Amino acid sequence: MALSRDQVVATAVDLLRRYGLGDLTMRRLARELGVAPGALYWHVANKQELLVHVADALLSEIPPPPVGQPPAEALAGLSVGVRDALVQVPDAADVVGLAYAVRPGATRALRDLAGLVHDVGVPASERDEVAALVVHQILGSVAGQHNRRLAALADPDLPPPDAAAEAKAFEVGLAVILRGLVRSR
Amino acid sequence: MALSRDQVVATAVDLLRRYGLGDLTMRRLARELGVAPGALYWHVANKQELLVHVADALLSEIPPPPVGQPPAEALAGLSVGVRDALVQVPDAADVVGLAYAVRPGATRALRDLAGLVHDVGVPASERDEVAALVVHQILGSVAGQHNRRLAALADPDLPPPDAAAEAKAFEVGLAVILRGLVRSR
DNA sequence: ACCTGAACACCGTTCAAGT
DNA sequence: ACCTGAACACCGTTCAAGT
Repeated sequence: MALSRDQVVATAVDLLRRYGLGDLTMRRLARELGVAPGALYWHVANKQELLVHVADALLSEIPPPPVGQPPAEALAGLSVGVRDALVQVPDAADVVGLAYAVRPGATRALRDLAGLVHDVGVPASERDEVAALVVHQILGSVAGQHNRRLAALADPDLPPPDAAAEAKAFEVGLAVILRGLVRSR
Repeated sequence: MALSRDQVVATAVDLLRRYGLGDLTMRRLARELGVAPGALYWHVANKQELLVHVADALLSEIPPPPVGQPPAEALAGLSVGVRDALVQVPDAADVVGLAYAVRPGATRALRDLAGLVHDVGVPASERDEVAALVVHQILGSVAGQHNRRLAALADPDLPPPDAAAEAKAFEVGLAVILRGLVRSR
């Protein structure tokens, strides 16, 4: 039966997860799907658009924050959850960064995050900016860990990143942000 | 006379500044220098290494913070200065992000930043983490503005980013970080 | 409506051979 | 020491033509 766009996107996510952005090429994707490269352009305008759909797919798998939790705690928990999900996918920070810049509120996970920033007491005039700060810390941490992993592979003198230490570093930064927010209630 | 590595890097910076990472290819760079593509590999191991040198060149142009300023103020000023410098160069966030992940203290500007984080009273155990947070906010802001610019070019329905508003958003986030630091003195 | 085949204009990298 | 020429194994995208 005919190919669907969902099928194209799902296979793209799979390729990204397994081999990274360097191997997520239109030609490779077509091969994986058993079609000619040109066939993909019936389902997707171009590679950029495909990557936005891939970002949406990655973010849609993140569990929503549990209800009834204090907002600061929920914000921290969701931030860690988003980071945990993305850190497993090579180049996720690049892919999601693109999609976020264009449409910050397009996915539920990032809307939840903005909502919690509101709940924590940030005035409406600064809500988007603070949400962006949290997103930068998440994507920066993910990108940093991934870059260090690549660097260690390329140069055996460099130590590979320690996942626990990276997660800890992320939470230290997040705690600074949360302290900064409390004073603005 | 013979090509030098500095010459190769300087031309690469120029290409990045003028046309972005998409046009900073080894072949294009070789053409610009009037040599065969293979010639570049005498001066540089590969493209990755070239990009690290490019990042160093970009960061080395940033003015150091004036002495005698209160540390929190100097930290804010330097952060804004780094952002201002990078936001003018397409894809600077990607290029610098790579170099920073591998060698956070390799350039003076980023060492100054880490030093000011210390001066502001952050305990030694959290210095690197907080410096990374500030760097994430800088690079995230730069990447976000650039991604929005690209998106607006590709899709005329999207508004182009307003430079002043982007700068303001950055400073709001930075202020949150600084408030979070004050409590940890 | 959906896909193939073939082309166009590119990439990064290697390496024998030249000077 | 430094560079050329030529090759290898790729890219994203387009589009007439087929079913």
